[in-house]
Amino acid sequence: MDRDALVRKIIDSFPGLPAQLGVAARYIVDNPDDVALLSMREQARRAGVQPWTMSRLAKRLGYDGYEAIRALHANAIRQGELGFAGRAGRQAVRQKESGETALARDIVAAGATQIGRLGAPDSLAALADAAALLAAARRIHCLGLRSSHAIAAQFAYIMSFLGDRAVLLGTDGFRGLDAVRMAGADDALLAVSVAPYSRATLDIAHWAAGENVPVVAITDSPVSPLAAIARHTILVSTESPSFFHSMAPAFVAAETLAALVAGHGGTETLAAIARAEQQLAAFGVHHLAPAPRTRP
Amino acid sequence: MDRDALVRKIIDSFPGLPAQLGVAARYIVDNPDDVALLSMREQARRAGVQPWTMSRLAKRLGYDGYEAIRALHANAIRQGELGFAGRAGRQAVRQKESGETALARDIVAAGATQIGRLGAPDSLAALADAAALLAAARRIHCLGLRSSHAIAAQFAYIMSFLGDRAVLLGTDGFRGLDAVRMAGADDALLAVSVAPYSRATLDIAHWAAGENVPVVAITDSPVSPLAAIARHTILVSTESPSFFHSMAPAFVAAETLAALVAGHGGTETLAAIARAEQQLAAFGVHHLAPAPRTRP
DNA sequence: CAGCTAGTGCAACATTTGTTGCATATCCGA
DNA sequence: TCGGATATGCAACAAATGTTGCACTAGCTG
Repeated sequence: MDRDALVRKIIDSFPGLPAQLGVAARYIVDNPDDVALLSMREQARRAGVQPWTMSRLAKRLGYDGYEAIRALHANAIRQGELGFAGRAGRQAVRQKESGETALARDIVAAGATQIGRLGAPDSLAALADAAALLAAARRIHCLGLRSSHAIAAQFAYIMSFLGDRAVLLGTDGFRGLDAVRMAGADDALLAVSVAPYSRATLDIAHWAAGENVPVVAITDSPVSPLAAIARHTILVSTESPSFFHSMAPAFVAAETLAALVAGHGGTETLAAIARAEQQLAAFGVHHLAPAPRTRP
Repeated sequence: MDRDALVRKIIDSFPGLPAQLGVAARYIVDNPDDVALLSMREQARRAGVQPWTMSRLAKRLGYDGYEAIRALHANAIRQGELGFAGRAGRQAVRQKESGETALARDIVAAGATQIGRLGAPDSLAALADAAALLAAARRIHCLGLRSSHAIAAQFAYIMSFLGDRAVLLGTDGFRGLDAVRMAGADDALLAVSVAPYSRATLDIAHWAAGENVPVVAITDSPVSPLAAIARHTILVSTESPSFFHSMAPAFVAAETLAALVAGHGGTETLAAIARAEQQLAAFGVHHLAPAPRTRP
């Protein structure tokens, strides 16, 4: 019996599983390391479930107890089936694979490498500086067109949990990019663009700089036209084995930037997030996970 | 505190260590995954030593107790530092850095790791299968709301270079998500959603599946409600040290998927791309790089 | 509505875990 | 050889672990 069999068993029986057991099952599938490394009670705590639920799940799946499930995971770890290192190693051994999966692997590997490059001290410093600037701004105008639009949009989306300070430009067909007209020196502009640079992005960034609106750039070269304008520049690679350039590093930069800006907010940030989530719940936008019952 | 530090400490003090403690110390160095996976008493048994010896060794090495040593090893396992690939990717000297850049580095590192996980054989196969399905579809409806929207949008944007087969849902306030009504069995739906799942996304995916529209899902768990519906599921991790979950792995998945779908097109795909770029140039959307002068 | 079954919460269980105070054994230098 | 320090064995500890019997509840069926 190996872990794969367990996972398959869980997936099969999942639809018919009662709520609590489902939560537990999901935790096991999603956090394989934890199963082997943490005590069962601790896992139950993290999964938001009672300890007995874990025991009962094990029995229901046909094991003697939770210990059996843990043993499975421990073996998997020893054999390097879990985690990154093991998989990387096995890939080296893997023989012929179709050209398609080979391409996929190259793309993914390239992405991981380039994103890792964002971890260089220079990049980190740039991120920190940029975050400080954005955190101090009254309003953050987010600008990205075409391939960069998703980046700017994600940044604005994350920031929307912290209040309404971030504005995404270029979303509707009416005002277009005009909203940036309201920007002043106590605002900021986050501009995202990589080669070939959208003319409109550059024009707006130029204008903003002329109005003393501080500009933070996410771009692909220190000599990019955006970098020349920006107060702080975050460099991302767009190289890719695919026919299209990759925006993944820029995406990570945006996510990181948002997290750092949030960090500047302190406790009131957390309050804002809590409020936002409460409101979303009230709107009923989310699929409801089974809530634990309390005894009356 | 790092496992390496522990090992170095043990090696240093080893010559001066009394017999029993020496046996214990040696066991720790030689059987790293046992330390994390077995109970201390069990380790003592295997090492041929009394349980207290382990405790005492921990204290002697300057730790609070054996639990501290175990925690070190658990971390090492999670980060894939143990085993063959061992110490490859780890940067040697990490000088003191501010809490802010430290957070940034953690976020970036986590992103790189999780994206690397997409390179696992399973994931690659899922990507390839999904790409084949999408490539065969007449029309690809792209659905992602809230944090997943940028993902779906980027996929649709890339695909727009290959023609007009991809349609992004939920972009305008008028038709909203309705455009999917036109989908049929020879189309496909690319649905992106991670916990907490947007109700609307699930509803639409459900409906589509009912209409025999094949569904490809990018989601965060094999037991996510989307996975239950989808023909092919691409799993991405959303874990992040930041307050917000990370969509970066999903983003990479989308980019990769688009590249693979493009690959199915063959030469006419290249022609389509060339045409698209020509048109964009005619529209003048791009900033013109200074062209190399030709000698008069 | 009653009656039933399956799911879940709760309290208590026997075990096992990691640790420590004390007693004894061993080693080393004088 | 002795004296003192150090290492080790032992017993007992509180704390935590995984499990189970019982009671209550929700949801279903007739």
